[in-house]
Amino acid sequence: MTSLPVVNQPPHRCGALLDHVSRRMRLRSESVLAPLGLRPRHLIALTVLRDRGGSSQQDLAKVLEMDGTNVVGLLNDLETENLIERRRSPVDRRRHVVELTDVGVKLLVRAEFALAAVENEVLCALTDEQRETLYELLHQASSKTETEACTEAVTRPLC
Amino acid sequence: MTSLPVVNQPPHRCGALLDHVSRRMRLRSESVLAPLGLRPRHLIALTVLRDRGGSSQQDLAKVLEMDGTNVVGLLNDLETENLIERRRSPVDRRRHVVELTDVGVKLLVRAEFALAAVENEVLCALTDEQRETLYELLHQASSKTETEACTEAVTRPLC
DNA sequence: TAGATCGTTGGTGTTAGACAAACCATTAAT
DNA sequence: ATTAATGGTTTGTCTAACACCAACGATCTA
Repeated sequence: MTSLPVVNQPPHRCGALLDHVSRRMRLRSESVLAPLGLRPRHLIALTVLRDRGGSSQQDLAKVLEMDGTNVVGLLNDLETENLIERRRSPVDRRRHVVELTDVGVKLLVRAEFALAAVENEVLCALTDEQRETLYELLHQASSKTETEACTEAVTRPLC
Repeated sequence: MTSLPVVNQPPHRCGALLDHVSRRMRLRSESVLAPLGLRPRHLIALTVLRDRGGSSQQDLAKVLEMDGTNVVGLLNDLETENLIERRRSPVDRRRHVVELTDVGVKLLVRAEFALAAVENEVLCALTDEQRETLYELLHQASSKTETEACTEAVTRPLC
């Protein structure tokens, strides 16, 4: 009983903190993103799309954990601004393959630069190195879903 | 000018990823938290309160970046469940010093244990060590606010 | 041909949260 | 002592982000 292993320590749950920091970031992001005609959730969608190339809308709904019908609306927003493109998948013409356009890529980069100040403010307690670590952890965490990892169902041929 | 510093690399903005991961976590947390009578934002408030001891409600509003009137409602929820306590500050009887009760602390711990499964699912791509790093980064980031750091205005004597 | 699937539209309902107005108790300024 | 400012509370309105349902057309599969 003298020195229990780390396992029995009070658990360090990130959930609440994640929520908290993310909320602060999102609130401030809104004003920065508005001039670009974007809202936070648009940015998430664009980021995810860049990270995982062309996806069907259904895949996208899974990754974003959003209802399919709402994904349609989100993509409509982005499409009317020419930020994304929906093409019919040649292998299954019911599906739409969603991809960033050049305009979308460029706007995403611009948005990210614009967000530098915000991030600077919200993450001011972290060093540059720590921020990079944070980025990598989040990227890694978001790139693999539980279901995806275990059922490997999402990745079907699109083209 | 040969080797430009890290600054000029394409910026790695965490914002969108933070939002994304946090959203996935929150969605799943809801069902786990519901049996305990908590909602995600309650958990944030409890966590913040534990981290920074007794705060006035105004300070809390600043930290949570929420409107004061909404903080009242949030605290009302928590108070009716005996999770927090509002005491008048002896130095300024207008203020309420908000603190976790023993019940609150215990419920928070229970909630965190209950969230282990959720975190396991959402952060399945991360090792235990990485999760701990993530926790520490988030904790550090959330513990200091820009305004707080620069104006040092928040910390006034409460008791 | 029948049934399932992908995307789309339109609609409803819920929730978080912003914001404003008015109020009381208290403190600070004159 | 009067006045003004502040912390908290209540009530109420408004918006955005969703989830969810029903129905449809196009397409694929059995």
